[in-house]
Amino acid sequence: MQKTQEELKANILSALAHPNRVRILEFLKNGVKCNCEIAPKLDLEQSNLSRHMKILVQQGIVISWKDGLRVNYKIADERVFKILDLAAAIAKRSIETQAGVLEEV
Amino acid sequence: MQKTQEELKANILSALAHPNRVRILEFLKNGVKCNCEIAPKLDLEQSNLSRHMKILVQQGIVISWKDGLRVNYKIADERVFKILDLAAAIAKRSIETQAGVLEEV
DNA sequence: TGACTATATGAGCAATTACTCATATAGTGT
DNA sequence: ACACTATATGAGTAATTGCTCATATAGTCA
Repeated sequence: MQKTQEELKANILSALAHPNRVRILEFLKNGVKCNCEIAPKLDLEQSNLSRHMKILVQQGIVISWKDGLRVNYKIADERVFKILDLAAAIAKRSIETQAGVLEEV
Repeated sequence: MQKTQEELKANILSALAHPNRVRILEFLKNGVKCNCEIAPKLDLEQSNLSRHMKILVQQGIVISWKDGLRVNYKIADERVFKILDLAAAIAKRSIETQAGVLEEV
């Protein structure tokens, strides 16, 4: 079934919209990594990490390939970092203008 | 409690990561709108739309103010459109390189 | 072959999300 | 006051998400 443009965008954004996946992507800024390096570094359960990586690969944000026992990952599209930077900027402004904070209590 | 940078980014992205909220934002590109204009245009239930708008306002993506009975909305931070464009570009590439499609069946 | 390492995945669970219906709240205009 | 309009929210529900534990799969090396 055909997906709408809005669904396609929402799917990419959903894949990015988790703190651990944000951390994973930022860690992959350092270059190619395998699960066995990411998991201890970010303190994530092996099976949990495996599922996060699957989401990132399925959305074409990350590329993976086998290297012996390991599966290596690298960023497929550097534009994700622009998205993360913009999200940070929006969050920053939102906090500064108190817009998002009033609900907090 | 203090939120991490990763949580802040993920929260902004979560607010954007829904097809209907993407549609709402794109509709708000046309200028200031109230619920009563958005709901029929996008064919959304009144209560459902109200909750989507709350999410966008809470994250500081949209600003709202009362005008008599109505509540008006406008984009608070135009950078959301950059995010949406980047997400579309990533989705496009992902589809073209078949990276994301192989799982589909 | 067997022991070991790295990753994937089934099952179960708690929490969250998106939605709808019904109702409450708030402002308008008679 | 009353009827009316616009929005918000409580309650209930189905689907999804993120997590963990246990197990399966796949590759390495003695």
